[in-house]
Amino acid sequence: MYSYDYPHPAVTTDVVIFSIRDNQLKLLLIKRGGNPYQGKWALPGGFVNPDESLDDGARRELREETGLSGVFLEQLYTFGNPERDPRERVITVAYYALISSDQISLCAATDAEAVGWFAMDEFSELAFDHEKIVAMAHERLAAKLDYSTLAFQFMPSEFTLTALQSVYEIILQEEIDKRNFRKWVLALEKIEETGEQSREGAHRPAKLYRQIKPGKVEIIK
Amino acid sequence: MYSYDYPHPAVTTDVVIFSIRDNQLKLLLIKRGGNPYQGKWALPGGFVNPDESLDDGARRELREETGLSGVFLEQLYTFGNPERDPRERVITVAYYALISSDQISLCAATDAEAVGWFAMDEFSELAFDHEKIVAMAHERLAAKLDYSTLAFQFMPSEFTLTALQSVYEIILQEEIDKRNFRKWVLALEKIEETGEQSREGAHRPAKLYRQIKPGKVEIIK
DNA sequence: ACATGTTAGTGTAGACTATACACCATGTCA
DNA sequence: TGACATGGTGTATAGTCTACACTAACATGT
Repeated sequence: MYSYDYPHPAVTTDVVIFSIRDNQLKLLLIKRGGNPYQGKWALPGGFVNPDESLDDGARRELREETGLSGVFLEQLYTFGNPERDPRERVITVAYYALISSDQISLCAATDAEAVGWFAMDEFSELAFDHEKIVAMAHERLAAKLDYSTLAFQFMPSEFTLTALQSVYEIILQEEIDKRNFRKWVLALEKIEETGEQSREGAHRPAKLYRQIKPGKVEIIK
Repeated sequence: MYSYDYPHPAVTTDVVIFSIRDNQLKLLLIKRGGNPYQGKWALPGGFVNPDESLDDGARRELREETGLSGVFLEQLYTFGNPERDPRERVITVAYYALISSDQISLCAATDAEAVGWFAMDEFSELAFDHEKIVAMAHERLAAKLDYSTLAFQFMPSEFTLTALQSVYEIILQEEIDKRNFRKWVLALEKIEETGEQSREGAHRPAKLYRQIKPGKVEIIK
């Protein structure tokens, strides 16, 4: 039992976990077992421990659901309307995380019953105000593509330019000219050729590239 | 006495209140009366009430310190390191606010003993992690000048282009070419001539402009 | 009334950036 | 060896950004 002179809200972290699967932007949702919103899908999240920072709390939630660590994670926004949880006052510090397509294969969560990856138009009526959180995360993601190397976080350690372009197209939901994209991304000088080729399928093999500073998200322009 | 099954952190809002005074970017600080950090300057802030949203809490803090309402206020970031307050776990949702130079004259706070406006290089050793909060607020402010009409929030209802330019120069800390600035800002089509002139001092009077949508911050480009 | 001082207000040329657009290259497989 | 599929490349144009200097209009003092 913990007592205070003044009322204290509960504080949680919720994480919007994005990844690219099947040529779609998807996010990880969890089916709620208990009330409220029992049976509804919700963002993974939970209470912040007394001795951990908010970042650490979000990272822990991420690890608990995916088994992954070392992924990109950034604070998004804090949601604290008094009525957002019917039980008690709960303030949630929302984060978003990006999982690359080689991390996703390591991701343990997928086989669990109550966990799933959903495309942005494959879910409806999330629990709490989670739809608002997801919408804001998607906006932030799209905005950051324009002025950072955020999209590289979705790529495996070696990737083709076509694969990278398709990540941009999926998130921004618009087609990009191949030649202009390549000029642009190479001019950034944030990726380099590995010297290897992909050689998949009945066609010309593609050069493989890697990030010069793997894992780093850099602001550009 | 309020009791919970699990430990709950205290949640506060702190507000970085910016204004332009004496051709400098200044912010409002409050001298702490009690421990910890007694006598140190700190951001205005306080506990979130159980029945108010985070935005409302921040707006209330702002009003309590300045007497002002209807000013621009936006959530900045949430700071929650376990050791940031020596008394108990305190998570603060930081906001920043912009006060225009006609609002500032209405601002009651200035005559109080323990309240003051400080230029960005006029203070040192703020209480808690408030220097970090201020630094992030300043970064956000400067970044937003590039892609929004945020700077207009510092302007009185009617203003000259020279005055507007000087706000940009003060915040960005760099000189801007007069002709290029005017071309740029007029091309935005977010301000219009009032038809009036300023006529101050021994020189040619300047045209006065106003925002087309007063109070609105718009994303540009 | 005229000279002085101070800020307001304006345009153009060149560099650079963004965009639109189509064909050949290189591999697999039948 | 031909069909198919994706990889890879350049150029011309429009648009944007940058640098740069002089005249206009007022107040003031002589």
